[in-house]
Amino acid sequence: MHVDWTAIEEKWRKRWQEERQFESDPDPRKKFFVTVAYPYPNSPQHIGHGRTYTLADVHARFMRMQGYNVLFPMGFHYTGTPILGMARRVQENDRELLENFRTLYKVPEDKIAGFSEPVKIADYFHEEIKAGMIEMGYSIDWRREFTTIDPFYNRFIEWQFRKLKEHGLVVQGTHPVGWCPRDHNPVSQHDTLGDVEPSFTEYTVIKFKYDRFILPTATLRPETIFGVTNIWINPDVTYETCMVDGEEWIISPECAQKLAYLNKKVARTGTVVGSDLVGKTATVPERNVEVPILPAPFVRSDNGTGVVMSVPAHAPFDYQALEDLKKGKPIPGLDISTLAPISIIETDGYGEVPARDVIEKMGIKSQTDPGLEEATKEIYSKEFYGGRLRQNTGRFHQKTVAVAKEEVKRQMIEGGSADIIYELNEHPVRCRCGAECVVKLLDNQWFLNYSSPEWKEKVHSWIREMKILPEEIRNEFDNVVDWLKERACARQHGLGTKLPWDPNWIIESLSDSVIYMAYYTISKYVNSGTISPGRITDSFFDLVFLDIGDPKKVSSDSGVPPQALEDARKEFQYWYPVNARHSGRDLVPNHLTFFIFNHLAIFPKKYWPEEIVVNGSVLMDGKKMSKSMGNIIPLRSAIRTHGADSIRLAILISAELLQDADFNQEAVRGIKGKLESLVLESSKYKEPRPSALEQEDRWIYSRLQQVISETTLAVQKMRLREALHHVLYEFEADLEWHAKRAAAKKRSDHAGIMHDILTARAAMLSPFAPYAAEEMWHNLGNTGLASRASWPSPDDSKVDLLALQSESLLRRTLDDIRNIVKVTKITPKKITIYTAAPWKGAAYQRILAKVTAGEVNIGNIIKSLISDPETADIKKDPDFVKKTVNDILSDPQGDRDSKNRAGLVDEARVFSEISTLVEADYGIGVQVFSESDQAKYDPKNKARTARPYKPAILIE
RNA sequence: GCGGGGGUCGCCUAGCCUGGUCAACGGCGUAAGGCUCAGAACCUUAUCUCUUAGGAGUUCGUGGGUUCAAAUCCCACCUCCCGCACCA
Repeated sequence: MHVDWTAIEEKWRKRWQEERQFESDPDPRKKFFVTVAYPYPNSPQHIGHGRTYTLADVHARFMRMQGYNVLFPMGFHYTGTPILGMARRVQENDRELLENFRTLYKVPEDKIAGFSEPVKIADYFHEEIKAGMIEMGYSIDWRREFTTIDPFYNRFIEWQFRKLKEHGLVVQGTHPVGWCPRDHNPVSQHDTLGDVEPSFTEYTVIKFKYDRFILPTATLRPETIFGVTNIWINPDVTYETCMVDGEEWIISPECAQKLAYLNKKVARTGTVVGSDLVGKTATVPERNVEVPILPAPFVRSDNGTGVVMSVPAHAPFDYQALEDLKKGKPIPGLDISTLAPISIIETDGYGEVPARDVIEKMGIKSQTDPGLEEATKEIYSKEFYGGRLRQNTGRFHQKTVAVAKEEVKRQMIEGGSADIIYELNEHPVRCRCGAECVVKLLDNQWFLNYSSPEWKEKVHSWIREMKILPEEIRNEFDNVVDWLKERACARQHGLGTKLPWDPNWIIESLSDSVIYMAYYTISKYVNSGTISPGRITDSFFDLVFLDIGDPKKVSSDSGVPPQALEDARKEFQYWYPVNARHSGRDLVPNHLTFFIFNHLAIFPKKYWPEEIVVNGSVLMDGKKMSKSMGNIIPLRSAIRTHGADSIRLAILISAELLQDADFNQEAVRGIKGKLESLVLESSKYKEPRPSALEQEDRWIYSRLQQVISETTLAVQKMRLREALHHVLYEFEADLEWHAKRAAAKKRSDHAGIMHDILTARAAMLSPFAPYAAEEMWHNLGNTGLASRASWPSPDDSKVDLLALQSESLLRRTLDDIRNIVKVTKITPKKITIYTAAPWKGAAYQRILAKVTAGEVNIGNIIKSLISDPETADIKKDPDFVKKTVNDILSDPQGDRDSKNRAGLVDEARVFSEISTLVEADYGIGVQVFSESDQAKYDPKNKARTARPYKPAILIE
């Protein structure tokens, strides 16, 4: 029979919607407020996005069934630059992007036409994503939906920022950034062609004096100034002379460009060809000595300043170049033969001139040898970590290189003989727009001061108290907090809210998305038009969120009617704080941590977030999803092929929270089949259950209670994979056993029992597979909605410990019979079972008590048993004790307890039911004797090996 | 470099926090059987080694330790993966 999932989904979705099942308003019940990081609508969502939302939805649905008033809202994050970039690429007719829209995202042509406007892109994918969420069955209260460019939201973010500023948490600073000169915007890895990280390194520029000019050399090793023997200059480059902040520098043309971005005032005054400088001398700062300027074709004009200082003792390049120069043709008017390396650093394992040592060791013969790179690295790291400065460095004598480097740099900068420039580590780096990136010193940028020690400490202490799932991620939060520094919170382009006190800046997307959960509590009133953004002032937010201010005054100032103001306040106070926030683990080092930081800064403690739940990502057939692999499956098309529930389960069941979930067709098909069989099965059983319960019935009810409590516990810990296993698979084996027992007895009265059990299973399945659960619920003839049913709670009165022990004894005995048959390969003609003699039962109880009390020493146990006449028979069979102790130890803790509590089962009675089962398997009956039965049939003398819960078996 | 997480029976994975339920869940693969004209799907059984009595032996990256008992706790080592900022 076929199950039409599309029809089922539509039917129940419609019902949920019509009955407004998931629209939540404050009421007297306890509330539960669950949120997920809202999506950025620049593409349709795919299977991977579905994971976090599905987890949150399961959480919401579970809590709802537990009796909480649950709010699960959703918004859309329009803030940011990627959509802006997309719009521009549309304007430029970017073929690849347009192709993606058409074939990958299936955007209708008339929509694409509007995509030159960024908001149109966001609006389109917003609706697309929303439709997918509805189809997935997420129990979202859509009345509270908003986007981050809504005017009211803007007012809210402005309030947030003014608050942060009041608390002194917004600071201004000047920092170097990777920069696109065309976009006038910072660039990061995502903004570059080929996703190159525009990383850069700080160089110290050392100012050598030449005539009236400054010859600046860029270096990573300012401390080697003491070992400089000469200057290298490229004779073929035409240098520029420029006024740089009042000094006249000789630099390469490229360097002049770079300096301009580093906020230097640069004015060109002329040019000078490199070869004209060769043979002249320059003064070394700090040392006040003259060194010659020598030609070096390896000096690149696009690197640093185009002028290089030479430290042959510690820089292999310099050493080799000098050697080569000495061997080459003489430079007129200059004797370089006496130019010797000046050693200034002492390092274990190296001689006077480490550069020479390495060059000789590596067999390097000329300055074009690529091995020089390697040699430089070696020296740099060995000297940096192990080197100390020599006496000829004056007051830096004995200092380690690591320390001296910083001190020399600082001292020289303070003395005006050095400066700082930044150089991209690899260039060129190109922006997505095609322009070549530079390093820019960005002035007076706004930062959130996440370095503040007090703020950090406050966050640390709250992290210690919060619920964080899974637990192992808590540590990571602490590390992120420690590591976090100031973070730029505004940029110059993109969608978003303007910085209230400086409208040239737009608040950056990771900073306007940290306390918006509070906004959900009032967005309902904004959407209904009850409150409007027109005259909204900070006092409105102060009153609603912080309970500060006079309602009358706020009402008249903001134009919000008193009642609406009061409603909004009550609504916020009811729902806040956030009880659970769900997100992917990629947001731990940023959003989730900022979320904590900002809540702590702005809200009083009672409104701080209670719990964070973090999940891993989704793989596609074991591989990472990526556009280039073409393995991204859009969520909505997956729903059409597999059905929403199957996708939900496939994502949830393949991994625990933090693991990467693997989505594969195989698994989805399996789950779909499983759900279909459950749905079909649910039409078969009707109430009522039989009045008299057989042992196997009491057993299956007992098992049901256990499954309920195990499942509940698992969901509470968000171990959804485990929970689903209990509901879907683990219990299945029990049901099969029950069916087998019933069939062996030729019973036909247990439909009502199955009805009970399926009803409980439907309820427990409801948070995970809501559509299938509704259908099952309905098929079973239950009233109302499964989504609104109570979550089953375990009923201890239905747990029959003896039934549990008895059934497990039956199963184990059948297993033993099967094992014997298998090993001996005989076809059974006659099966005899012997239960243990009564004294063994008594001994078993004693031993169980001892073991439970922690006594596992066989000798001690035997002694105490012998001393008691009731169990003195143990002398006849000391091995019994050892075997029994092992039996008990190999039982799970819970089983031992239940055996302890239930007392011994009446094995003779239990085995009276085994015949029908053996008959079903082997076509013959079973004879049962007690070991103590004098008249027993026991040709092989087997009976004596019987133990409680381990009968002796004879198969012939 | 800094920080985080792993290495389990052919493969993927559970178990580890809270030591005995562990020869170790589950899935895939493989083999046999069932079903079928055949195949796909599905179902059953098996899948470390040995074993004609329900058993025994050797396993959970490597080496050591704690314990009556270790995949699980402790120490050391080897090794793999991920994140590292003005980006959502």
